[in-house]
Order: sequence, then C-alpha cells, then structure tokens
Amino acid sequence: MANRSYHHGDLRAALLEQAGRTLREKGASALSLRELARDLNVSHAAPSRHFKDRRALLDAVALLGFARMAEALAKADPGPEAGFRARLEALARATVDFAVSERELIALMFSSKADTDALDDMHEAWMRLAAPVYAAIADGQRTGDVHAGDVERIAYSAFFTVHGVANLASIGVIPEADIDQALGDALDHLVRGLRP
Amino acid sequence: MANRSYHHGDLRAALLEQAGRTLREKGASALSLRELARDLNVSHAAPSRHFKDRRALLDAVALLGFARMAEALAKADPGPEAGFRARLEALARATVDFAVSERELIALMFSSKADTDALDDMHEAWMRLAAPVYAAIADGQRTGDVHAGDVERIAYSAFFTVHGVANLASIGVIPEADIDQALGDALDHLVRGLRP
DNA sequence: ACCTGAACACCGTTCAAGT
DNA sequence: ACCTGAACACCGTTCAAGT
Repeated sequence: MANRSYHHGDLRAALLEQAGRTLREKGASALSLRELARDLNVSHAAPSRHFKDRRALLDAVALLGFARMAEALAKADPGPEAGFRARLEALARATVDFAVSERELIALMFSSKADTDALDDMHEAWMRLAAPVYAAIADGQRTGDVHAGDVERIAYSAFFTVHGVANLASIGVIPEADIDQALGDALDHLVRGLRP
Repeated sequence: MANRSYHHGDLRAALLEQAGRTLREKGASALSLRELARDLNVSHAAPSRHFKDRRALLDAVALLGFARMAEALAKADPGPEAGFRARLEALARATVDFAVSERELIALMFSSKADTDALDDMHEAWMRLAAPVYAAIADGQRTGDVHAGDVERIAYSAFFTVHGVANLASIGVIPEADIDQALGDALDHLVRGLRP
C-alpha cells in the first residue's frame, strides 16, 4: 500500500500483463476487473482510465495473442528450402502447439467479435498470422507441390484444416495423446488435396 | 404473479428453453440465472433446485445443442445413393449452416470443458453427431472414392476441415458472402485428398 | 492526466423456512 | 419435493472529488 501512482503510470501495460496471467489460469469468464485492480494495488475504478470496459480489455488481450501467435508462426517457418510438406507441417505444428498451450487465449481470440469496433486491428493481426501460410502456398506452386489458382483462397483452405485440428485439440475433443496422429492424418490429406 | 408452482413442476424444461432463447439473443456470458428466474416468474433461488450452478445449466444447454446438431446432420444426410461427393457436401453444408445460424450455441458447445464431469454425456452426443460422417467414409471406401484405412481416423480428418470452415464462418473470420466458396474450396481439396 | 471513494444496480450461491 | 426470502460476498460502471 506504500507505492502510490503505480508503475510510473504504466498501469495499462500492467493490467494487460496481469490479465494475461489470470486468463491463462482461470479463463476469460473468471477474469474480473476488480480482482485485477486488487492484484495491482490500485482502486477498482482505476482500470476504466485505460480500458473503457471489460470487453475492451479482453479485446486488447486477444490482439496481443494474435501478435504472439504470428510471432510463433514466423519463428517456426523453416522457409522454402525445407520443402513444401515439411514447411507446411512445421507451420501446422506451431499452430496446434500454440492452441494447446494457450487454450484460454486461443478461445478468447477465436470467440465471436462481430459487433466489436476493434475489428480493423484484428484484421491486421490476422494478416500477419496468415503471411507465412501464403508464402508456403506460393512457393509450393513454384515447386510444383500445389495446383494453380488464387494463393489466398488456397491458403485459406489449408488454414481451415489446420485450424480445425488446433481448435478441437485445444478444447479436448482430440485427446492429448492422439494430437500428433490426428495432425499427421490431416496433413496427409491436405498435401494430397493440394497437388496439381 | 398469479400462477404459483410454475409450469406444473416443469421448471427445469422451462429454464432450458428460456436459456436457449437468451443464449441466442445475447450470448452465454450475458446469461444470468437471476434474469432467467425473473423471466419465468420464479424466485432467484428456484433454478438451483434443477441445476447445481450456472455451469451445469450451460452444460445442459450445450448437450441439447449437440442433440439438435446431430438431428440436423442426420436429416441432411442424403444417403449413399447420392454419391460420395454430394453426400459429403450435404453433410458439410448442414454443419456450416448450423454453425452460422446458431453462433452462440456452437460457441458454447465447442468451448473448453476439460474439467466438466458431464463429459460422458458429451461423448455420447458427439458419437451421434459423427455417425453420418463415419457412414459416408465407409461407403466411400466401398465405392472407391476413399482410400483404405481406419474409418474413424479418416472421418476425423474430414471433420477437422469441415469444423474449421464452420468455426471460422461462425465467428465471422470468413465473411458471410464468401462462405459457399470457402466451403467449396475446402471440399475440393478434401475429396481429392481422400482418394485412393 | 491519472487515480480514489462512494454509490448504484446488478450478480451466483447458500440456507433456513414455508407449502 | 419444490419453491421463497433474506443474507453474503462478490461484480461492472459511473462520477464527483482529490493529487
């Protein structure tokens, strides 16, 4: 209770960080602004200076999640030299790993947000996420692994499958022990389906 | 306020029905037991007789959702006579239609439920849902449209793709106008990938 | 500019008591 | 068996007031 004006005015960042922690531990529905404020030793009304309401805070956390996921994908991308199948597999595995290790975050990121006005930011984050997949498909077309056609549409189609595995693995429909096999099966079908 | 002992003791059913309505209109996070009770003219403590807590009510609603989705899929299944591609397409379209027209319900059904003890019921509901897909894959193997192998694994692989489209369409990542095209692309790749 | 304290209108859950 | 009323410990949001 000794330190006033918490964190040099960096309450916003502190809130986001703490929100990320409690999200991971207890899920979005159990995240309360008042508890966050308590954890950071500020009054319960303080968060409203930085986020207009609970939804705005959660949107900001989701946006950070997209950035982190994009970074994870970019880091996992072995580049075109690895070969098409290996590259797609690396990207897919990184996606599924992220979804499984950040269940609550991914649930927040991919929960309905139709009425949100923060949709432009989301779209940009999404583009960054999709970039390595686009690159993989485009390179696949050059190496003869992928049939001709609109890169974006083909990339989306690939993403559907990977997202399906990631989502179902994340919520436990696919048992932890079967995830590798399930992803392998999905990739086998996907790679064959993409061939010229 | 005149009618006491609401609905001949069928408060449980009335709660589920009303919960379904407010879920559709305002989403799971905005569903309050007290508001439900108000809508049904019972005291705010009444629901606890039929559902031990809020989570139990939502689980029951999700379970009904699986039953309804299974029914929708069974009804949409044209049977083996339609041919493999047409059959798979009918099932996929029914899945996506359900996901888009029942956004909030599908979000509830496919939200993390790892710690729930109502997991056995969920598993049974899931099996009913998967039945037509299993049948389509098994028949596809007989007609030479699908490669040999474990039916369950192949069916799951098909489901990943369709679920991916359904989920992303449901939350608005795929714009409404592009859903048909996206599903078409996904099915093209899937059917090719499944071939012997 | 940023935070506090009090106030308002909500919650879920529990439990004695009523019918 | 089923429901009520009161109580408890929470919420999100707003707004005057402080620094």
